[in-house]
Amino acid sequence: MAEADVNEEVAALLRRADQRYTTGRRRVVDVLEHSGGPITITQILAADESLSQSSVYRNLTILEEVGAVTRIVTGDDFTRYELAEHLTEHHHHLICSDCGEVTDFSLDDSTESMLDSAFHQAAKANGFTATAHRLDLFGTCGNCA
Amino acid sequence: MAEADVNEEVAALLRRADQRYTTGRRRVVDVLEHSGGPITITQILAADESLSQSSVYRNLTILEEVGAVTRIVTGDDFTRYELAEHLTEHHHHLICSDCGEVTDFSLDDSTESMLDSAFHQAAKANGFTATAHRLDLFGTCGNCA
DNA sequence: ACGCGTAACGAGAATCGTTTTCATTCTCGG
DNA sequence: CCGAGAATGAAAACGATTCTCGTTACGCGT
Repeated sequence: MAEADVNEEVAALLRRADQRYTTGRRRVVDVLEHSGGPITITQILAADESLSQSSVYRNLTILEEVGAVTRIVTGDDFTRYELAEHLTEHHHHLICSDCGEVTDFSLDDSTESMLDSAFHQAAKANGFTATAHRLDLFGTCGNCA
Repeated sequence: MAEADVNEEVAALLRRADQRYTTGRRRVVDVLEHSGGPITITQILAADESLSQSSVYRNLTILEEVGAVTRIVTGDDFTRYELAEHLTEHHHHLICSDCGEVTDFSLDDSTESMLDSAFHQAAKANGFTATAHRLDLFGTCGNCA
């Protein structure tokens, strides 16, 4: 999705929730858009020095509530954030157990659709209403190998 | 796996790492074995009042290091633990976004093997060595619906 | 059996990522 | 242009987890 479209879409999501698309929020979205994968608060603050920690935390929470951003928990001590999937592409994560770095990857369409139906069936069998799934690979990245 | 076998296997894992299978550790394993899914430290402490918080944290860390226990991060504020897969069965998780409860589910073998090969391929394409994967469904459980 | 050295324990203190507070600064409708 | 409600930022509070340290229990050699 083009940058302008992302901004427009995020603005719409915020407006729908009676929230403003302030400068700080736009800056956070910009940082997320230009980093090729989920990043930590620390990385966001480093990428744009004009941001203050508490506002970034608060705004990420709001952006997540309106569906513009997704929170990623990897197992190391830092929560990571990325733009929501409908603003990017459907993808999954390769998580380096060594350095904690997270990078995106995709599966081909046939695998994905097969997964979807398997999930749907499994959820149904457990009286569960599934709204999302998480699919991550753990291992060692090229750098750490 | 039968309870006696689990204890034996855990004992072996600990011995291999020059660790002792103490009463406290066995009690933690027992609690994990009798709860049908990943549980929090709080739940473990509630399930066996003889356990002390600091020791449970420490022992879970050790049990994870020797490969007897797996740490599960769901997104709420609590880390959960379960017995490692080779002590149970290969399975995935249904995570209730509402109450945080986690329950196990399985996919059929053909789906699993297809997933495995897709993962292998995706990891390879990214210069990544995959050692494990995580596959969770988020949604609403029967109780919360 | 008896000690000894070391591992494990338990209660509380410390840590640190995250959340909250609160006074100040923006922003938008009227 | 004003005023009310949002959003901000710095600093304090919070809380799950980890660490500290004195005590207890285990395994092993004698």
